[in-house]
Amino acid sequence: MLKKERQELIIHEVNLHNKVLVADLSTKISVSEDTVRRDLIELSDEGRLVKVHGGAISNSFRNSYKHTDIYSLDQKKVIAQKAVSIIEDGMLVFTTGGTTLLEMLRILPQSLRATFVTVSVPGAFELLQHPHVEVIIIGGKLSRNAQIVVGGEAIHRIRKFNADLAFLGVNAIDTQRGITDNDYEVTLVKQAIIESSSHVAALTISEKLNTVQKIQVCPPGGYHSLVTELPPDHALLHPYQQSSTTIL
Amino acid sequence: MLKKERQELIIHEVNLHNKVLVADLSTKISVSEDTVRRDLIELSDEGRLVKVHGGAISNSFRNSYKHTDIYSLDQKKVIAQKAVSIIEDGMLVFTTGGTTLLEMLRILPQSLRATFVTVSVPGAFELLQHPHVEVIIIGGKLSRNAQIVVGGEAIHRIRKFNADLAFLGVNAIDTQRGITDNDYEVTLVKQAIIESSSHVAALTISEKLNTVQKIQVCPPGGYHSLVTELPPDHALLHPYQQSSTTIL
DNA sequence: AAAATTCCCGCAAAAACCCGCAGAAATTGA
DNA sequence: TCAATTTCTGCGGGTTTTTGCGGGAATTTT
Repeated sequence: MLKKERQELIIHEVNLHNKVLVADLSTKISVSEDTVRRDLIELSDEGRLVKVHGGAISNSFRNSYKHTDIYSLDQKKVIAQKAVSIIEDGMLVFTTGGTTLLEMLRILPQSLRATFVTVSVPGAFELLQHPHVEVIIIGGKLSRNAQIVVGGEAIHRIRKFNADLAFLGVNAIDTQRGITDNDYEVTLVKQAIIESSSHVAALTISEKLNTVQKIQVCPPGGYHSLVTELPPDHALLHPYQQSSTTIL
Repeated sequence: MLKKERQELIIHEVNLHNKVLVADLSTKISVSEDTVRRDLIELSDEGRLVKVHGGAISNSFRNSYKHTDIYSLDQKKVIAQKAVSIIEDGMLVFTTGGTTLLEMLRILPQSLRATFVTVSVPGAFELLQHPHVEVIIIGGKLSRNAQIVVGGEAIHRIRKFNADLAFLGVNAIDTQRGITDNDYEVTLVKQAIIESSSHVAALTISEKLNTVQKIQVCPPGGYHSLVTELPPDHALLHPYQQSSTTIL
């Protein structure tokens, strides 16, 4: 087999699988590992792939994830748009923390007149930028990780409210386990918010669909709306379709 | 699995859930915890995430706060230095809002171990950056102007505390009228804080000395320490010298 | 203060890498 | 065609990287 031919095969393989192992290529093309290694070095010098210890990865590999990172902001904006559409003037609205939630709070229309109750410090900060919303923060001990208020006192306060709507930032969601999180204190707060709200909207980017964390926040169907950046009839969302749930 | 591949997976996971645990990653990708730990260290060195005890948190989660320009920053730093010197480990400390206060909170030594109770949203945010302080925020309606919690509920909560020390951001101070402010709700909150603290330290830049606002917060001598950027024996401060007041 | 986690350091084994060499293969030029 | 020359390949052996593990230090939790 020609050297050139072999290298093209390697490129093809890399583009196909995003990564290759020296050992695999060696057996696959029946040449020594050293030869493969030398090919990878050449291809790497030509900038056609990125050599790493043990093999090589495609140029776009880092992009394949980074892609989602860059655009996750846009995704969150789409989610935020949808979420905003279900807020009505005069409502009492609960919000939790989380970057998706923050993004939503940021794009609230300036004209909106509503009362927001939040457990999130950065969330409160964001809400203060809006001239016509009244902001109430729940008091209590702050969780450094989540940057939200937690603890018995906070939960007690939350239960005093009877909100029309709750926006729940979601860490992981699954058709079997429902919404899950990895911080016990946070799950307690979210549960209290769910129980104190007439309508619960779960906000998440689609990547978190079908992922599971340690502790359950609420069972499948424990929320009334599911908001993602995908169109409501997207295949990924079909399993989440229930009579009690609206998919936005 | 390639090392690089594994690290990208970790980055992805961190960006997705804001936080990851070493143990979780270890089982998820079937490598030892040490390997995960080493990956986290490398990624942390590259600045792609922030390593913490037990796992890592995403960069964007920590950087969400932007430093805004603050008027006469240098003077406020001097004040902050002095103020910090009267805090002791284990104290329960009240703080109000105001840019001077914020500046002080920012330069608190990382090693300080104390509990802070605050009515200020940006103050809470700043305090959360300090690893060893417990942060409690008073709940209630937020004042858009002052970015602090106000109202009867908040005041009721404040009175439940018995703090060792209170840092009072000062709007105007005068030898005749004492500390004054122009927002009625805010004065009520500050009064409640004063009454709930054994020692009250008033923080102000010298420009505010000998100025008066509409509503009295407390009479001259109603505070125990006065902290400005001037040396304690400066002529401007002489009129404020009282037996009950320490000038820093 | 005690108990439990988590971290860190050094070690050793396995894997991957690199270097130089020599034979094989391809290329070149008459 | 054939020999000289260049390029390529596989291999031996030494070096580096990576990984898991033991055990003690540091940190967090109870």
